Amino acid sequence: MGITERKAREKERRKNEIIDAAERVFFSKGLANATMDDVAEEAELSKGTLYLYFKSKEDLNLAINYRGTLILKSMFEQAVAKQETGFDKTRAVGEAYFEYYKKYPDYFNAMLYYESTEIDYTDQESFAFECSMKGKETLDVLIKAIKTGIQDGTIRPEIDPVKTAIILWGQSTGIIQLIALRGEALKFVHNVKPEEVMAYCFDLIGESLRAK
Amino acid sequence: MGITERKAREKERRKNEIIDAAERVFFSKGLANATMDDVAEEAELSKGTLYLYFKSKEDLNLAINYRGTLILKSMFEQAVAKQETGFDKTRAVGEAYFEYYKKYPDYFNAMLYYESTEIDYTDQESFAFECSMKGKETLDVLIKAIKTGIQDGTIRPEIDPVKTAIILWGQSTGIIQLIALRGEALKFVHNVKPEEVMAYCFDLIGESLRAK
DNA sequence: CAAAATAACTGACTTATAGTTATTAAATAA
DNA sequence: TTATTTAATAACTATAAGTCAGTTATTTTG
Repeated sequence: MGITERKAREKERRKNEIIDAAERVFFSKGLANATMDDVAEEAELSKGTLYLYFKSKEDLNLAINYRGTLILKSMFEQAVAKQETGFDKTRAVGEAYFEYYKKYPDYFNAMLYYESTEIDYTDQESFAFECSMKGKETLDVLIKAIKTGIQDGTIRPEIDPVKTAIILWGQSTGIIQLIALRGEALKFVHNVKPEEVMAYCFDLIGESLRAK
Repeated sequence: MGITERKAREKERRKNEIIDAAERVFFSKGLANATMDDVAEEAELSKGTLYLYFKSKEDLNLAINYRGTLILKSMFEQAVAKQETGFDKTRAVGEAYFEYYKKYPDYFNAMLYYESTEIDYTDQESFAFECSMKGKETLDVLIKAIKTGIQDGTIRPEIDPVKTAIILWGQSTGIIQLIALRGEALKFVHNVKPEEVMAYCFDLIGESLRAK
């Protein structure tokens, strides 16, 4: 049945075209200001059609977020691959996270929305579930890097890899979020540059992990 | 002119009654699901009246957030006062932040909304400005604790107090946010308890600040 | 190939809610 | 007592998410 397969492909393509259009609209106007009618016009489809492919505006935004998560995971994997020691791999993950924010601020923001909203990520029909799965895989890259560091002696042996990975994830998200939203205020009020703060942050974290 | 003063007092009281009602409504249904009609009914006023006291739903939420920020600042100050050394004061601020989240999760969430949304905090007519000022004062408590630690020799002298305070603030917000929103998932997927993760987090941060 | 069936798509409609405004009521000043 | 200012109302407008009955295009079937 070649037709069935072709139709499935076309359906997938249409879905991606809608996500493309939604990215352009959401990223340029901001999620809150963008309407589904805007997306429909950008995709050259009727609004009703959007709802054949996505449950809701939120689900569509989660589809965008999923794309971002894929990119982030691959950036983490590349960063880890480039380093020799577990310590350097771990630090490289942190730096890759900041690079990701600088290169894809819109994806980072979409992710923040997801990080700061309660979502039923157990609903396997929604993109929330896929995002949650991919997020777990991304964290696993970090856990593995820390474990490598303990094995090769570059990270303190007392470190708990899972807890530490969770903490680093939360901390890094928090600090990048602060820089993303209050970066300008930090420059003005406290006279510090975002890049400097980030580098300093990695040094501090390094200090707490490095084997003596 | 006693009447003018009494009127000003009554206006302030009415304003606070509206914030009280909004808290009950926003906290019980969630900001997104709560309507201004709900708040009006809870306050036993018409919706139009709400708009005589607050510019918008967001401004009303910022008024709630402002209350939370006042509480947080005073918890920081109390925490600092209880400790002897600068190091202990600094750690106590972090612990107070987590206590705040546990004691006032709704205020913490209101703050997160504020932390993850771009707001014109320079508009002196809006509550955003007051929140921003109070937030800066709260950060100053932390900066001062770190400076004390450097002076009394309990914190490494190379530490930059301002950058470090900014980093600790961002990191702590991030990790508490992660626990607030994904705490249940962490228990399930990675088998770790929020309290444990937080304690571990403070140990790690301590490791990077403590004088050797 | 023609008719029937299925799938993809449409856009007008419903509903919900933030914010406005013309009007009324109450309090105060003249 | 009357005029004026202030506080509050409720009906209204505007906007946008999501739905659904109907239309068009494609595929299957006899």
